[in-house]
Amino acid sequence: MPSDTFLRLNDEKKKKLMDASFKEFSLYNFNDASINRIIKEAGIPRGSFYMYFVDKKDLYFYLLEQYLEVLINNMKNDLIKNKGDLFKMFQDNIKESYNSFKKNNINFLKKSLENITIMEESKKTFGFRDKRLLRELIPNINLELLNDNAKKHIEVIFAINMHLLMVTLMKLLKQDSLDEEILKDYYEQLDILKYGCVKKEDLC
Amino acid sequence: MPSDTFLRLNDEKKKKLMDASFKEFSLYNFNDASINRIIKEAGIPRGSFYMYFVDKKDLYFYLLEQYLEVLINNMKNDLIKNKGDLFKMFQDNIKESYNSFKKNNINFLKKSLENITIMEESKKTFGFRDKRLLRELIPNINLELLNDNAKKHIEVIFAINMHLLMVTLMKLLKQDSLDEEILKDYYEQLDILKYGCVKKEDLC
DNA sequence: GTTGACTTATGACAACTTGTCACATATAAT
DNA sequence: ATTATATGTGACAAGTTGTCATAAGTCAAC
Repeated sequence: MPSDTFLRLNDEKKKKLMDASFKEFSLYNFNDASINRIIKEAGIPRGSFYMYFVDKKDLYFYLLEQYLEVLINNMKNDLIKNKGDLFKMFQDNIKESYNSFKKNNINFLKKSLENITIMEESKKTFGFRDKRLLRELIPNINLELLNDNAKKHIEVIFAINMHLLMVTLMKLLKQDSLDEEILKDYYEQLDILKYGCVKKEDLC
Repeated sequence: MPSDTFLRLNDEKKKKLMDASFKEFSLYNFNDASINRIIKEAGIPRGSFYMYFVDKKDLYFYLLEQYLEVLINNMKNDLIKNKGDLFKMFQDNIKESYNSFKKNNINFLKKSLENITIMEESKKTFGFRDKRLLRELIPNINLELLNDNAKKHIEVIFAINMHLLMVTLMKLLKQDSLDEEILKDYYEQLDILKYGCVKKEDLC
């Protein structure tokens, strides 16, 4: 989290630093990104940077969180549109996510996807069991459509979808089109999550 | 991949470098690990290191791959024991994985888990759609127990299990015991993957 | 046993990186 | 005006990495 000092900064200065950071993390993945280049680009002295952020990680996750706000809002809207049907939401959501990520700088996502870790921070921000994401979304889910296990482990279902979604988005952005084959694969994977791996005749 | 020069090295020198590397990656996660400390500990000159490995990533994934060999072999044995039943294997496997990781240096796994990324390299080595893992395991799976979607996306099912397994292992290793509650959660999550999220009565 | 071709070893080096800290300056509060 | 608190700043120490010229082995062939 940025310090209060940063948050109190005037918008212009804040924007200059965030723009430079966004550019850096769009050009390099987390490991290769350099605070040096960021402060040089933003025209901010070293000491000031460390006044605002603890380190590179602190800056990166602040940026990522804001970037992913879009994704969360999309999901929320789609959930309401589909009357709480989680899987219809997942299905609808991919195209919208693709488009909104395409509108923004894709490279930031691409570079980020090289580095999504399941370490604490990214679990928080990238929705792997993200409390914030869930808090906003769960009230809009119609839990009656799910069985008990699914209800209990709803956060795991989100984590799995997040994984499938990100891998699919990565493929789509690589192709630079809403390739039907890739989408079909994603829908089939969602069906596995929805209906399981066991044959229907073995169930009933 | 290490160079042929490295592979041609005498066992003692190889071991010295690998031991030092293992120690470093058990103490620090990938980002914080230092080649400097490794070569100092192993008593190997800088130039030589770069003769053997391209960079830190190259070294790390070579180490990780060897470490995870254990996991793959466990899975294979369990699969044969359970006559190709994928989900019975997953269920059996967790305790064995826990024990064999506990026997080895746990810290290496812990530090690695801080850094599992879905970037190309870790997908390869950590079993996220790992070709090598699948090649060895798939012939032993009884595909007749799975529906068409599951058969087609078998690599995704492995990726999902890998995610669930690693998160569970992380919890178990933190507790330092085969905590029944944590295991129960894992089994329930596997049931979601096996039977889906939809209520039984809505299916039949 | 000398030559030459190749492989391997080596550490000084340039070019970075990061976080800190003493000091300077601004802003607000009494 | 004085004090207190919040910000700004860049030189600095202490690290990091990858390269490269040079040295030293190894080994087959003449």
